[in-house]
Amino acid sequence: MRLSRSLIPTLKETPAEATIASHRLMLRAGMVRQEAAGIYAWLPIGLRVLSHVARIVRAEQDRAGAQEILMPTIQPADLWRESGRYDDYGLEMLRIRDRHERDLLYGPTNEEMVTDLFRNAVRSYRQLPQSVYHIQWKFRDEVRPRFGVMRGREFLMKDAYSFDLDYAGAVVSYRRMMLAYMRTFQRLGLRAIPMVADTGPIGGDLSHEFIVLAPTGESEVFYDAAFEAIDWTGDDYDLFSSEQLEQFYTRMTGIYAATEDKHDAQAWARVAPASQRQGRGIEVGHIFYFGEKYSRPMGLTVAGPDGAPLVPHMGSYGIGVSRLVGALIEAHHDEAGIKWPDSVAPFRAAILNLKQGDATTDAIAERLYSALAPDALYDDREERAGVKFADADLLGHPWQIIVGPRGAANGMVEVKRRLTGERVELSLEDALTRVCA
RNA sequence: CGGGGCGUAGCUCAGCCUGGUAGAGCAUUGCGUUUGGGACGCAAGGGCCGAAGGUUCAAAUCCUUUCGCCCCGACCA
Repeated sequence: MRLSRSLIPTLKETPAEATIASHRLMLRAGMVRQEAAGIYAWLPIGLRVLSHVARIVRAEQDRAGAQEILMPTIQPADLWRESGRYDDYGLEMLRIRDRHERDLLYGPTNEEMVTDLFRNAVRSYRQLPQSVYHIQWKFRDEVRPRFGVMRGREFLMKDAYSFDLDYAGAVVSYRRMMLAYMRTFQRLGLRAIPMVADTGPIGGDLSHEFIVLAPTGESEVFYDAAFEAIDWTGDDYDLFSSEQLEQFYTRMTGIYAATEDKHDAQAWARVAPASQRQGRGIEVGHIFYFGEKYSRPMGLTVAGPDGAPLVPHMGSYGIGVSRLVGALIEAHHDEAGIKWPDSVAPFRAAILNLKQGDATTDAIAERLYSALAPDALYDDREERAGVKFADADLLGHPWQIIVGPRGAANGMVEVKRRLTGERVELSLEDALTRVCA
């Protein structure tokens, strides 16, 4: 993309409404614009990041055997009357009436609809287990939206649903999804820690929140440093071996981690002092096992081996995709701007032509751009060097290739790593090799 | 939903108390000088002062109503 003709409205000053780092930086970097309380338009830079996050989420869901579908944002109220949630959900649900006076709603989640899909399409126990997911916009009419996309009313969520024949099967699905989540967050460049969450009326211990560590997070967390040492993306655990999933789960839940309200001083005391870590975190995912809560009232059954109907056990698994964009910034920024992890950066590199209109720098910048496009943002504006440096740091591309008149005369450019601030002068070819490595 | 605050130029804000021709900085456009970390000078464009009623000779300013947004708290991917 050429910056001179892009919708990337960076701001030098912070808009008054933004108080936390990610909100401030998303507005300053021109990633989003607010349209109403908790409702945002995503501009090119923001959308690229959102897509990259979704891509990783999708890849790990696919790898865990979940099937991608796409359910609508608008749902018929009757479905929710079947589960009883049409009345229970309260004012957070946005209710709509169409021209025929039919009651509709903008979906805050999809348990009812996915249960409906399965009851209409799945007949036999031999078709289970299965799980599906979609990445779709949700609407929850929050009393107080805030913190930009971290708590919007409209947000992009990945929600997955598992269908198993019995509790034992559901447990395996649950653990598989937990492993998929650990891999997802690690690939995104985040340190996420699962913490036991309230299960509500279902009971049991099968509900976890995933807390991403970020200095500006909302809740205080305590955890064992052992979490930091584990590489979940490796092949240590087979997603399709229930034994290995059990090992994974045992290991994971054997390490101490708790949010402030569930903090257990006695258990904490047993963690070696050198391994005690305290920080702040943001909830970016939540997984539940809820058994027959929807399948039974909505009449989802499959024929069992003996012909008798079986009621599948379900689970649901959410990741706040748009919230993750905010969480990523909370975890990766400095005074100058965002420091994107390579895996989600809007562009791999920015090309800074410090003297636009100069034949030599123009030629070099164009060559770099054609070699790196479409994964590079070419700052071809007629701006002073300082403006380009500041915007590049703000937008947070992992790499900056600085083309200035001094080096250009000798065929040299400067490569800056945003993460470390390290800069080296290199030939064109070496610069490309370095950035593409 | 309780408590607090704010709506004036694209952004940050002053002006309001004490009514009298709508302002500054940044941004934008043009010209000139500059040119490796958010330059300087000159000039220009840009506003139904959130909206509607009212008081007044006169309202951004006072009164009433209303809409929107933000912050703190209780609740949530």
